[in-house]
Amino acid sequence: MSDAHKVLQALGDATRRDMVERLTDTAMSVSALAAPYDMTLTAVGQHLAILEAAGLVKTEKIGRVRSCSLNPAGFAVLDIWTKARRSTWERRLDALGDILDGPS
Amino acid sequence: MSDAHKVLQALGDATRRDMVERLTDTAMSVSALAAPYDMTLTAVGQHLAILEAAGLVKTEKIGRVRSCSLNPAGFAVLDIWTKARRSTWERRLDALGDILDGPS
DNA sequence: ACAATACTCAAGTTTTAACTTGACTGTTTT
DNA sequence: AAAACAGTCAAGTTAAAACTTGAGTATTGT
Repeated sequence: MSDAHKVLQALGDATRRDMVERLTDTAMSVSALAAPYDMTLTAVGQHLAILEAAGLVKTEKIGRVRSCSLNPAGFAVLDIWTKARRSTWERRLDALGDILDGPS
Repeated sequence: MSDAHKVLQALGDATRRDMVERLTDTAMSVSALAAPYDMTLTAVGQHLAILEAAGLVKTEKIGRVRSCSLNPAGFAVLDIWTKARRSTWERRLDALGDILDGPS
């Protein structure tokens, strides 16, 4: 399974997408990450493992708490995949658009 | 379910990702699209419906054959989502990168 | 020292999504 | 007109993910 496929598979689940969106704003512990969801901490841990394996999230355990934050590497992979998946025609349009608009 | 979520859900499946990759190169009929997979035409049709609902593929039926091609709109949605999901710091780096590299 | 916190693990259950079956519609070919 | 082709539909089955349970470990607070 390629990196891009791992990333897309990971983001295929609604809970994991929500976790990623919440981590966009701020890093947090596993418990804090789990708080909004009606599921066990174990389940959240499993989602987290998938996100980590995909390179979307990185975690570090200090003492008894594991801090979770976004890992930009995963998003870079996704970006590259998306760009490659466009038709030749569309890529030409994009290049034109970038020139007209300038970098965002 | 938002557009970005539909797109990511759709691309969460390996068969659908492969279909998208094959449609990158050329448009084709449902049968041609189905050929490499060890599954029924019905199953392929179901995958196709999901890709179409996500805005990743567009299809047109002429006579008895349905032609399938990539729909760049879905990829644009994915691109926007990806960009938004990066940390503030990373987004600054991206902007700088774009300026240095110029449009791809 | 004891209790509470913050996870972690293996194994089993449940739910979702993928896939099949069998019958059917409309279109093109012979 | 009949047969083959290209796809579609509803309903059921199967396989894959998500999720839970009931434990256990290491760390921090009282």
